[in-house]
Amino acid sequence: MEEIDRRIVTLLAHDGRMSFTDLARETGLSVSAVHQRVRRLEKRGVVRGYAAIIDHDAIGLPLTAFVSIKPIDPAAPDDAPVRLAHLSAIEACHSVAGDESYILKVRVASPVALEDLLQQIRASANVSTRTTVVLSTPYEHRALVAAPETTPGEAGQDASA
Amino acid sequence: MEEIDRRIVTLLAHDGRMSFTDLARETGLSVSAVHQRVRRLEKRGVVRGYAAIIDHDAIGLPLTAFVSIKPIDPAAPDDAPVRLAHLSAIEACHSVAGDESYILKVRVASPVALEDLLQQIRASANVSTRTTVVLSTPYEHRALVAAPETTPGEAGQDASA
DNA sequence: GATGAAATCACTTCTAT
DNA sequence: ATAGAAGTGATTTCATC
Repeated sequence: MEEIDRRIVTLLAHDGRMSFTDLARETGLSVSAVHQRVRRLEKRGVVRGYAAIIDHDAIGLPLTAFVSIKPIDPAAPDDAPVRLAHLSAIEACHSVAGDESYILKVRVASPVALEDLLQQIRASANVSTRTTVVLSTPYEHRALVAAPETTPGEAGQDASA
Repeated sequence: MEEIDRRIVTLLAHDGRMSFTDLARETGLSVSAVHQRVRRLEKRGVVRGYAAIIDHDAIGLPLTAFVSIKPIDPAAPDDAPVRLAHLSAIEACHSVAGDESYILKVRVASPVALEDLLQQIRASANVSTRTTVVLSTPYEHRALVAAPETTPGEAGQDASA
């Protein structure tokens, strides 16, 4: 990907509702040029969608937790993500290396709701769970700066670059 | 929060660029009424912002990991989030209950970049790290349905409700 | 709070370079 | 791939209920 596209992606990651007019101003292109680039980025799947960032306390889901799961029967087919998809409290599901097979990020209304959710997770996917409760979140959803390309020697994750 | 506001929040969580015209159609309100409600939700902090959802593979950050950190000196003041804020590879920082003090979600370009990042985390915050590498992500950023209010007996995290 | 109208501005398409 | 112009449609403000 190229310089201007990376700039567009970064701008939209920070403000998903930024207008094409503003994107044009920020990139030095015309409105129709950025418009075409954004549409192409969407079509290519670089921009996968747009979302409002919600305060979960305000919508009645103040409790966040990470739930690591491990199959009870290691020989059984591993379709946990599909079996858990109906549980809307699960915000994300990552397959991970290590002792456990998946890490789920969940949001619930209360400790009791978490207890109930864990039972549903165990029953739905035939797994054991290990839960880490989030106490507070200093930051989240920080928009990442796109790496120019993997440059040898430069790791590319320091903001001081 | 009330029924129509919850509906607006849910719609914007799924599509952060939805127009006021469409929001009005979906809620049965007039355009100016939803407009006023959205502005109020933004002002109250229920809607904290808007973001494009980016394919990290496409922008050169294909490696995701969870990094749990623990202070080397438990007596030292715990300001890890501030000390780590300059590392732009860190997408989120959660304070957690359990053996470790924080869980970081990080995105990097390569294993070498992760190694480099871990060294910077340890040096910046005087912590030990435990890293869980993400192999794949079945789903992420699933928009959550707002709970009506904490209803006794109803846990409120099942989509079948 | 909600509405409808009016003005402004952005989005989108088309043509041309 | 970019730019500019033109038509359409959305955003925003305002008067009114």
